[in-house]
Amino acid sequence: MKLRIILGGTASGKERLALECAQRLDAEIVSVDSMKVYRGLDVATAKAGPEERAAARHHCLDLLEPEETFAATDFARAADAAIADIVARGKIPLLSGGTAFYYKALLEGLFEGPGADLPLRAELEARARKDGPEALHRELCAKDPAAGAKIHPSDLRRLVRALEVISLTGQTLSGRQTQWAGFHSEAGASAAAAPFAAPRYPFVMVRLVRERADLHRRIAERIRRMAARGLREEAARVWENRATYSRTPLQAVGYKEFFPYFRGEENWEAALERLRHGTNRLVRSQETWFRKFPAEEFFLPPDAEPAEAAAKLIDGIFKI
RNA sequence: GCUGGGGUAGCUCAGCUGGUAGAGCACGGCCCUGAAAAGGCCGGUGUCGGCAGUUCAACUCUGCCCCCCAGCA
Repeated sequence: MKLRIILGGTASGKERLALECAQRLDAEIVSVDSMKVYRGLDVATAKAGPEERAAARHHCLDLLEPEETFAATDFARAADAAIADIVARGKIPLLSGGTAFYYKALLEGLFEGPGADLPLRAELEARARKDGPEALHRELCAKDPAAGAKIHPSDLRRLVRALEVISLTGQTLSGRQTQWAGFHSEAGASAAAAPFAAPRYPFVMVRLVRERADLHRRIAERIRRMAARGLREEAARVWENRATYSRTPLQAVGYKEFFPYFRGEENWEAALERLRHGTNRLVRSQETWFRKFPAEEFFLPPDAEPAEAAAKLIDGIFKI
């Protein structure tokens, strides 16, 4: 049983297309999305509602509370379970979502190693604030030259992770990573150089393509729709709970853009504008990821009909 | 109409005792191995409001004109 995968950035129309395909294939949808796993984050994430869920069964939505932390590896575990369940019932798993890193974790796997140690990270971050991220970079270069060469001196996030692995395991991050790369392809070749060379599941992948201008128009529309559906209230709830919510929801496009508004520094219109720009940027980075994925392109003109597109997809790329 | 402030990148603005310009954001490209809608790197962009004058050289000085904002009429 091959996984069907629909790749597309925010506002590309992939959810709608996935739903049409699911109905025609008697498939079930597995969401690949770092934000939709949270309960109560519905409007800003454009999460499937009751109607959509009645039309096709959805997985990997509403897995946890906004206070909880979640990582790519947790997603891979949840998706593995969902896929096994779907296949056991003789249905087709149809994956759709915009979080590239989660696809990597699910299809390629992550290296064996420790998870996040939040207090340790906080400590390292405090040091970076005091002495600058270059101090962490110097330390990394001394302890793990290969990782030091690969990670930019200002990429605090990755510096912290690399030092975290060393401190927790006594082994280098670069050593552990090549271990995995060798598992996927020939020794020495990096996993990034040959994405999905030895995937954990067989799959067929489609990448939805739209013109940028079309995408920007759809994003503006999408934001207007969200505003009409209670985006302000949802964002206000996230803002009020910022002390207890985990970091992920606080970083979501659709909430953080309103923080200046809630602080009284900006008006509503300016916040919506900020959200538009944030969404544009998100789509850009999603596309950068997806362009490297082994997917067949599927161009959607601005006036594409989801039903027709789905039929074409099923007769074409998704026909196995 | 008068007085003052201002017209420089798509936007907000900085700049120059004269040597044809920058920053943030936007926009575009890229990197990514347990917080990824995060984090990081790189990039182009301009008839410097118009016309004339001074000058080897004007975005910068001078004159006139146009436009915007505030106050006074």
